Amino acid sequence: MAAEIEKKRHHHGDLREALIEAGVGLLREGGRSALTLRRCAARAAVSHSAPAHYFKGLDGLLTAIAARGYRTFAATMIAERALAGADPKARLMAICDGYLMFAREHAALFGLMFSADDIGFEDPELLRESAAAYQVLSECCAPFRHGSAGSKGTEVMIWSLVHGFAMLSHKARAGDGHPVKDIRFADLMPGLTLRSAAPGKTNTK
Amino acid sequence: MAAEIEKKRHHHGDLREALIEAGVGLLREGGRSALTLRRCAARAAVSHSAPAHYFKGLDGLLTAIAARGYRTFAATMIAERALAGADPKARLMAICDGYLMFAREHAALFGLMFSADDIGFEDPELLRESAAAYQVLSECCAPFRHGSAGSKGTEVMIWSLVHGFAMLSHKARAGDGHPVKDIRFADLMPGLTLRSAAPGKTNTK
DNA sequence: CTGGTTACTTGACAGTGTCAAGTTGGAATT
DNA sequence: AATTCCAACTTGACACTGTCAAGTAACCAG
Repeated sequence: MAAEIEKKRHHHGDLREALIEAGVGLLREGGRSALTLRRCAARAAVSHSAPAHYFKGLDGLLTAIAARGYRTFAATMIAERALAGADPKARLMAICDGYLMFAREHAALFGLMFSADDIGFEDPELLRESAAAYQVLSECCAPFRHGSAGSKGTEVMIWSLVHGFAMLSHKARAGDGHPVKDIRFADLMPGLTLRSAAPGKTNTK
Repeated sequence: MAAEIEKKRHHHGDLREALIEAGVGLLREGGRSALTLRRCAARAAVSHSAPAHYFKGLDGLLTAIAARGYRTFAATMIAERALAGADPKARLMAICDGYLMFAREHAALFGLMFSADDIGFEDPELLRESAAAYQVLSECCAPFRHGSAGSKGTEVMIWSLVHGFAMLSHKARAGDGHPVKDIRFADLMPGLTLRSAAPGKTNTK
């Protein structure tokens, strides 16, 4: 019971949360270049050096923000899946829709989450949240097998496809005449040979 | 004839080229965070403010480096394609191998080229080089159609798949237990329904 | 030889992350 | 209830960054 309120202390109440919130806001309003330790501090009305105390440097803050991002990322996919019915293909498609929706509406955050630099992927919280997001996709791939690798092949297939599509769509928004703009993701799916896995043998892991 | 030597002038010979070279080196050795206007200047033995004169600010330098990246990116794919025979599927697979090879061996540069921020995609040189790289892939997709969108559907399909796979592979290198490490790209390809397009009707565009 | 333009250099400034050394408020101890 | 103590910040400094205005030196046209 102490674990819930242990952050509410001292001068400011749950500053850690406020800093993450500030960071997410800055990211949404001004992109990655607007996300700064000092600006986060100013937005949370604390001194310029307070963020470095909670998060171990800039990388720590970015990692925490990315972890938060993965949480709402998973939530978006789950919400879309709930709207779909019971048909496995419809559920898989709904997950992908959620994936692309999140990438579109939180472009800067999405870019941070999957940026090679900056993010330290040994952080346990980030690892946990990103694994949870992956599991959502993984579960929807379990009923299918693709190629010789069983449902794991489907996972990698679908994830690569939807992730690449999200990235290219994002780039295409700036440029013009990019062919990815003429293709909808739903048009790509029917060309995949998704065979039903043996019933009762859904090897999720 | 003047266009070839017009850069060799004044104190330094072809400084623009030297700065790009320096930037590529810094990127390879220390990642994106090591790539700095002032460090490029130091490596090229010029004043700290010289790069901003050639390239219009930091974004200009990053854009020029990315453009250079797209050039060797295309060259890598072309080289792989040359090693493959005449079979369209083998050629397509070779292109993808080149794609993944480049992403693996020039990870930081690859990340810069496809980073949402930093790069101004209205630059004509970058636009030209990236379009050339896309055309290499596009040509190898021309013999196939996927779904209802003809070969254009194949392009988006293959590009999304290989790009997503490259991204996920890069992330998986740091973490552990990622399922993408157990799957080879070649195992994903057979599951795609790539039908031959009508002969003589290869609509590349 | 002279004037002018190009190709940089020099110097300054605001902003950044990081770190060492304070300071302060709340809680624990006596 | 007074004192002690420590976590939660603050303050101040430093090196480094990109950007810009102003200066200077090399080359070229005449």
